[in-house]
Amino acid sequence: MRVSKRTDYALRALFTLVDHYRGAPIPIRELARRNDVPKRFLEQIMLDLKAQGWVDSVAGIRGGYMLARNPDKITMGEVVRHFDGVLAPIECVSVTGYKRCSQEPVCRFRRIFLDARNYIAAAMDRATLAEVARGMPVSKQEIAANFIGGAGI
Amino acid sequence: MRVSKRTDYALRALFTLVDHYRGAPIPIRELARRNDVPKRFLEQIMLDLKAQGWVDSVAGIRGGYMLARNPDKITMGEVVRHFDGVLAPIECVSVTGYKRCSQEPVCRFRRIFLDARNYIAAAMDRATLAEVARGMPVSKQEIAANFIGGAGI
DNA sequence: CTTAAATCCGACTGGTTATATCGTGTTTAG
DNA sequence: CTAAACACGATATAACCAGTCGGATTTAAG
Repeated sequence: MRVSKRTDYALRALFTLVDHYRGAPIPIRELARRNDVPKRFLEQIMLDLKAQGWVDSVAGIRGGYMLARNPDKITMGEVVRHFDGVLAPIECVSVTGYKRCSQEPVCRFRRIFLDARNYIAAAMDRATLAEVARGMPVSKQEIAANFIGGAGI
Repeated sequence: MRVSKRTDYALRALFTLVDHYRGAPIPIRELARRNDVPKRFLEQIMLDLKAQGWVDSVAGIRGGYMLARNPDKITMGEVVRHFDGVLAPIECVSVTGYKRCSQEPVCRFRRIFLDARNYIAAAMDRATLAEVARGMPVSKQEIAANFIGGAGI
């Protein structure tokens, strides 16, 4: 799975809206400023989020966007899938975007990608906006630990 | 991470070569036929694999390609990274392709992607060609289990 | 020494996707 | 009435993907 800017920006905006759940609507100008996103681009994205029923809008001056559902009823998996299509790294292990591959009966590396897909899907689908919003940002120490011990990426 | 056709085809060819490690060279025509890959496209890919030192070639009639290294000295992680760049789903959690993001001090969903990256990187870097080649293809029963129990993807 | 079958190399193409920007219309609070 | 929002469609453009093509070079075998 590769996460596009669209998805990234959508998530940024959504988490801002989570923080103001049930508060006054927040205008795009403000969402764009706070999350460092191009305003005109974010317009497009918010319309899309609205069409999906994740946010509602109020037109006119003093208008803006607000979360349309309880934040524990929206998962990152839904959002990422909507904007970027499948989560699977390759089509032959995708459920929503499966395409048959002639090599399936003999392919051995497919298992590795299937395993990756299963992990990613589980992680994304259990990540509700509410739950994730309660967490802390990743600290520099945590990142450093990956560099030292880790396999690299 | 999204796996491109290039990477897919490269892996198909590599596993065929693993099966014939230390045997006679295998021509592209044969690699293409056995793995259902366009021959002219595979030409490009094999040249690239050679430049990386993963395969060797013999020119002329009766020529072809063979694995250049012991298959337990090549990992899927290396191959995927070479063709598709970073394994990370988003740049802010990538080691090899890291780009700073202005939202890092406040971003909460970054943790989810970092977790995914760590899992993927570990899986790919421990997957040597030798080890994976010893495994079995994924059966239909295993796939069905994902559909039923699974979150979908 | 010719020929057939390979590898080798660089250029090119045609379609899709990503990341926006722009112009204009509509709504609404004050 | 007007300023500040949202709404909608069009355009731009740069990169990337998945090949294809033409032709040069190498080599085993007859």
